[in-house]
Amino acid sequence: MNVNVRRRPGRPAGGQHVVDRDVVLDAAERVIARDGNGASLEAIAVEAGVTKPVVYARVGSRAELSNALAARLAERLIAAAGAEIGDGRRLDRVVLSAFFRSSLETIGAHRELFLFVTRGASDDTPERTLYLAGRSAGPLAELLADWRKRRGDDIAVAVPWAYAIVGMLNLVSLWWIDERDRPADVLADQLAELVWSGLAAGSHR
Amino acid sequence: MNVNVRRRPGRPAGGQHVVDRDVVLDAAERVIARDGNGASLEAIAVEAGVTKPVVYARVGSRAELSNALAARLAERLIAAAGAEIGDGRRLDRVVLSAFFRSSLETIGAHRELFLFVTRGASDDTPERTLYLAGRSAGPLAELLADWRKRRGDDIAVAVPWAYAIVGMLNLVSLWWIDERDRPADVLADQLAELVWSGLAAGSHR
DNA sequence: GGCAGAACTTACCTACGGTAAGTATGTCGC
DNA sequence: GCGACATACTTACCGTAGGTAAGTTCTGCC
Repeated sequence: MNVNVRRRPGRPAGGQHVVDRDVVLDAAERVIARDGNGASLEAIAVEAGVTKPVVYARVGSRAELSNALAARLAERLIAAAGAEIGDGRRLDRVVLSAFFRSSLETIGAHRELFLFVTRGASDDTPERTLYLAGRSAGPLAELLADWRKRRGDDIAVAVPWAYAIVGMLNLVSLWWIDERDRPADVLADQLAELVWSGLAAGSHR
Repeated sequence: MNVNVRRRPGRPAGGQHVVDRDVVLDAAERVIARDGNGASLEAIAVEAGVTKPVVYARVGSRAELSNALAARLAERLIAAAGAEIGDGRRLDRVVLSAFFRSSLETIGAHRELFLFVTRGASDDTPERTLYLAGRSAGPLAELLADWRKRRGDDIAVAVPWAYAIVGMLNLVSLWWIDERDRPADVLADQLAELVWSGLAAGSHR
């Protein structure tokens, strides 16, 4: 993907975009996986075979890049979670534990990307920092609300609980990434033990 | 605290440090409270009445500054929590809820500092990011372990649960700071509802 | 008195995010 | 066919901020 012969200035022959947005984002992921959190836009541009202004044209500022990658990572998390949870009709402790395990493993597999997305941009507003969290917490809140509604429980807690669970997973993942002293499924089960009875408590109180 | 007459170069008369570490950290807190997350070391130095290299001599790099401030914030969180929990002998849902509320309020009161500490340094290693978390999670894990030991429960879960709770509080605080649509004590009680039964479940299973 | 070292400031380097200006290619109207 | 305009790049630059080297003044000691 790296081009040795430098492109000359001016519009390239063919009149097409030499790279599209997804190619830039792919390159960004590779550079982040290699260079870690402080990956520069310059390096990302080079990896994509273009120069910085093109990165700006396709993706935007560093914060917007972080958002775009956050959306991608959230998609993968949701996809992995969906494979475990299904439609959410059957939700028990085993399913919950599997959900935690899949999240831990997905984050572990995208370690540097996770760090970039959660602690990447330095001029962070709370809003931006909540971007990834919200992307994950939103669907989770919806799922929780549906599930509790079917059981006749109060659904006002769905949103705060979703953020609580996402935040829990955020920090525990980070800690687990740092010192992987226990297998993911054991840790996932410990987390499930902590929150499961709380989740399920409403109906048989 | 701001000096109008600029100091000349050279060692100041008296032979003492013109500011000590705590003064610099106090200044840093004021600047962060004012300028937010992107507070510059230059601005902090000016606020402390010195120049950049002095800041480096007292506290070190930006990451080390963030660590030092994280330790301070963690101290306040622990102090506030200690006022609610006491020695931890009596730990029930009400106490847990009060602990959550005090943490939310402490973080809310140090909004910008919290943001700086959690999302401040851009070249974040996981270790550094875990610094604040660990400072809070450590004592909490100890408390949990003691409490469960007295009840004859398994204590292997203490550390992961501590990180889980801290992570939960981290993100929920951030979200709550961003849109304060509900009072702290209501939110705290919702969190307590989520985890209390899990915490207490071991002994009567 | 003079010399080592301590405690400052000034002045600088480097890296990076972001942008303006310049250049080559397509496209459309006449 | 050919100029005018839009497009899709590159080069070159700016400002800022973290971090450091070098210079300046004071203290303490022999």
